[in-house]
Amino acid sequence: MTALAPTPPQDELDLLCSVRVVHLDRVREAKQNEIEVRELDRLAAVFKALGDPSRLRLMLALRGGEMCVCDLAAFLGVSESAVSHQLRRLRDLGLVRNRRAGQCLYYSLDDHHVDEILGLSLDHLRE
Amino acid sequence: MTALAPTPPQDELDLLCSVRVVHLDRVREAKQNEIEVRELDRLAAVFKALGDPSRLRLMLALRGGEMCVCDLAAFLGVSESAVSHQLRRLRDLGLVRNRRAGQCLYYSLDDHHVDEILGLSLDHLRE
DNA sequence: CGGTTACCTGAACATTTGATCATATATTTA
DNA sequence: TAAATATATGATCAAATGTTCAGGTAACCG
Repeated sequence: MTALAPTPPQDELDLLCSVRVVHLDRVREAKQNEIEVRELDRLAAVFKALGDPSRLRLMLALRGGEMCVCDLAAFLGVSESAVSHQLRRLRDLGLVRNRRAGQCLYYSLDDHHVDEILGLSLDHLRE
Repeated sequence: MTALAPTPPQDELDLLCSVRVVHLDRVREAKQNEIEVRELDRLAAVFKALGDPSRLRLMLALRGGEMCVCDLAAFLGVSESAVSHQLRRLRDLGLVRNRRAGQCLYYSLDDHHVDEILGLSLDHLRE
């Protein structure tokens, strides 16, 4: 990303080539205020994970405290394998963690940000 | 769904048949605290909509004020048709609304709940 | 009115996703 | 150590998703 002097920044070129723009200033402003791609992707991935009713139910249930896999399977009414796959996805995103106690794995929330977002969402639903 | 007298509620049957349960009390508690299916589906649909990087960028950009379709297309760097499809989805969910001014349609956020959720999310990213 | 601009919509297609099944791993119990 | 329990994982496949393309509609201008 070394900016060679007189050539306009790539962003400007992107805007002007092949795409019509009515309010260039507004578009430029929006671009400048954008968050980094990494952050965006992370945020989108979290929302996407919460965007499945089953996973959302899992997350909401875990707000009430840790639960083991077979409890979660019973709660959702699906197979333990299915829950395990969902939990893995949530775990890969750092949204839940697990704790082993004997044969059982107890899952709990591992991201207080998401916990707060869920709380805010529920508040809004009940407003 | 007419409940014939002495049979236990369907929920209990669901739990006990074919699904192993370790902590019945915990599962029952989680079920009792659940939100209604409609609310859950709505919430999941909103999160899912935000779970796509392009749509998330649209929503975040619109937090800075209304923009017309071709501006949004330029902002994302995709075709106007593609943006239009995305906007329709957001509109169907009540997340954005549009205002016509001549040939242009200006889109803006139409759900202050989601606006707040986005704000909270951004705050957390920057914490 | 006809042409142009700005946007929408439906269909088609490639990709991604989530459920299922079979198998594998880790822990306890006998 | 063998068997049983609790969970994880890999492969497979149908369903859902996002983009593109090829028309459409609404508003402005001559």
